[in-house]
Amino acid sequence: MPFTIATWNINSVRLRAGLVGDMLKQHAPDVLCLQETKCPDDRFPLGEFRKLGYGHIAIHGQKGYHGVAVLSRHPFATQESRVFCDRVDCRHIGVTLGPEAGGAAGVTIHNFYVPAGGDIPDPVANEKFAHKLAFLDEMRAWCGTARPGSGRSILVGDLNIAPLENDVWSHKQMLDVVSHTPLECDKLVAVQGEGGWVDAMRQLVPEPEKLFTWWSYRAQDWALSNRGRRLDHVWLSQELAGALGGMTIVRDARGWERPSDHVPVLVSLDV
DNA sequence: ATGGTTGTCATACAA
Repeated sequence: MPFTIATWNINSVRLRAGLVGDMLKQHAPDVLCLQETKCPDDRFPLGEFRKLGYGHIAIHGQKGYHGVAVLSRHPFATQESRVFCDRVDCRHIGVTLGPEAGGAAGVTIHNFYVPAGGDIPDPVANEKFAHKLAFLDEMRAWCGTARPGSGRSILVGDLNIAPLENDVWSHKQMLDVVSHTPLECDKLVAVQGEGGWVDAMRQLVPEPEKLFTWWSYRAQDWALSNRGRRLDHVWLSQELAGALGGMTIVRDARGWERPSDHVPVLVSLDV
């Protein structure tokens, strides 16, 4: 049975609810995980998504910053949000799909928004970078103790790191740029290893092919310069990895009217 | 080496 999961850093869900609707209509994933909703829970535009068939919505938001949400065609059996680094930041929400989800019944989905980490790649000089590294250490510990990568589970989100050489437009020129420094890349790979997670996008499109999911707003012409990064990820547990079908990066979405700087990534499974 | 843009909230700050 086909099951499609999508992840998208939307950079304000209220401003871009229309774009989310367009994406849902065009690509019809079973589940969409959003990051950077920037929206308190009582102001989330539930109605617009319910109309499109996404009647089950788990939200974990706050005013102005961060915020994650899961929109689903299928009911959830459970949902939870984890706290990382003892902060109130809304950076994680996890759901388990109920028995109504057919072949995907019982699958757990973890939706993450990892801290961006500021501009200076030095944890001493830059508290934000220190926070990012601590967050990754805590994610790794959680993968070791809670074993979220055991069973049938998926981890998606804006992890704010492009770990492989061809996850950025220029490996050499990005080595000192936060999102591609060896320190944070190693930590992300360690999280992945600790949990036994499989990088779905790279299973399907191995290096050295370039893969990007984000292009800066600051570029004069994002498509022409194409200085992208792969900051958004879909990881599968070993048990689900065999079900991997296809992958779509909706690059067009970067050119839509008033776009997010991230584009949706969809992964389909045969469950 | 520098500055380039966007969103939120209210004038900086985070990304």
